[in-house]
Amino acid sequence: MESVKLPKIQAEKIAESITNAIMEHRIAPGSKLSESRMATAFEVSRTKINQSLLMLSESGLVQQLPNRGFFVSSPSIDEAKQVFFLRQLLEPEIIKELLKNIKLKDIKRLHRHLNAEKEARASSNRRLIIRLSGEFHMLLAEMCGNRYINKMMAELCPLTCLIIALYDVPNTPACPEDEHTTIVAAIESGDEEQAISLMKHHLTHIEMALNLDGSNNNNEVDWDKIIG
Amino acid sequence: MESVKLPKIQAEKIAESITNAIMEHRIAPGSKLSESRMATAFEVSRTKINQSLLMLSESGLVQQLPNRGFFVSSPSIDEAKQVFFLRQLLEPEIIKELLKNIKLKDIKRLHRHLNAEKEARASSNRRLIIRLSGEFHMLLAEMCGNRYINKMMAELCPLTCLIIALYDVPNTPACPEDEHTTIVAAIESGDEEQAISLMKHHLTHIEMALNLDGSNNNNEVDWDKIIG
DNA sequence: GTTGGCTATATTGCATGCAATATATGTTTT
DNA sequence: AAAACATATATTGCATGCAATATAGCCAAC
Repeated sequence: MESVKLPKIQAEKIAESITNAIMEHRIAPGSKLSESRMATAFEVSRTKINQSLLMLSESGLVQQLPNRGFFVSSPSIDEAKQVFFLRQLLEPEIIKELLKNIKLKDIKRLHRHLNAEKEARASSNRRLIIRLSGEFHMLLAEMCGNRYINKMMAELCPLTCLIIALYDVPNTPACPEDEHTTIVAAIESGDEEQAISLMKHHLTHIEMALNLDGSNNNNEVDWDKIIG
Repeated sequence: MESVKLPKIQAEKIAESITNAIMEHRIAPGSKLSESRMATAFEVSRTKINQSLLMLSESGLVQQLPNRGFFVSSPSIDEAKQVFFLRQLLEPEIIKELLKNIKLKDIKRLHRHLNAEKEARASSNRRLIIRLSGEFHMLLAEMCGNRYINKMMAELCPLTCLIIALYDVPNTPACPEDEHTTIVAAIESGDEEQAISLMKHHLTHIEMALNLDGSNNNNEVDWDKIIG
């Protein structure tokens, strides 16, 4: 079962708050994360910030360059595709596992989340919409009962937000309107096949709405391919 | 493609060396990892050790308890099953992806690894055998081209070594003799179906050789289940 | 002999300060 | 004007020291 609820370490809270900011596109991919500035902003010592950033770099959301500091990751097109590949693999399994012993309180939690998404859309809070959209998938992973899948998704979803920030086609409607609702409905009725099918399509829709064909993206040169 | 080869940070090297020790069963699950002792052992400051342990705790191999320090994880039976579940899911995909564009140098690398395993078996170096057995799977993951799958497997394999340390039935032969060789042969001949089938059976063999039925294991009481 | 409480020890949590490195600014040179 | 260099500034890397907390050892009480 779950492990005992430990008092969450301060560094974790800071890391979480940075993750939120990244998911909400309030920090752009590639941004430098200066320890001293963050230390004054969060009103803690640099040590604590360093620890938070170290955690985030281990989770892949942030990258550490020796003697240069921490930067928000900016996944390449290849990496973006790899993220979606893995999500297509994991998320159907999450649904299968979840359906094996879903509890009423899980359903309630899903509905609460859908409501939050609805409100965010109603108030056109685009930042919140993006984050909540990601967190929906993290919520499913959390409920599926496999802590390693959960952990993986807790890394892949923020990364997906970064990918959207990088490769979103500007004038696209913010996330396919209400696919989450239909997925929850399928889960609620216990229709595994339907839920999985909807999920797969949902993921495909997200990916297809992006510009991952390598053209027209204002990215830096990928030096890896040249010097590698 | 691969990212630029960064000068590996010292903390990473220390973390790697701890990981190796854990994989070789030279540090038992649950062991306390004292910062000060490790600092003197590695001849670095406590800060550096703290960073290494923080990385390891983020990867799940080590657990941090507030005000008590770091401990080597000891996965529960449930968690052990979750690890194998995820590996059964990922590793067939790794083979599929790997076969899509495997290079000659990859095959060579696999053979070098098989030789190393052979030597370790010849010299009855049980510790090395266990670590190399895990690293075989990490090698496949590394070559499959998906860095997120690679990262996941780089966490799951050391965890599996911990699980073996915890739930191994004492007088069992050390790892099903040469299943790695047959898997490589299947990969080499491009027989995807065969390679996947062998891999699945291999994983099943490993799991079945363990005592994961909840009986006869000299574990502590799982208080989580009681107070949770 | 086990439990409870007290003191002494060891360990973690955390901030700070200094050296090493990288970035930015401004000046010279071609 | 652009490039190259030199200086000044800012930032990271790292060790250390002190306060807060937990662990261990000890003695008394039951």
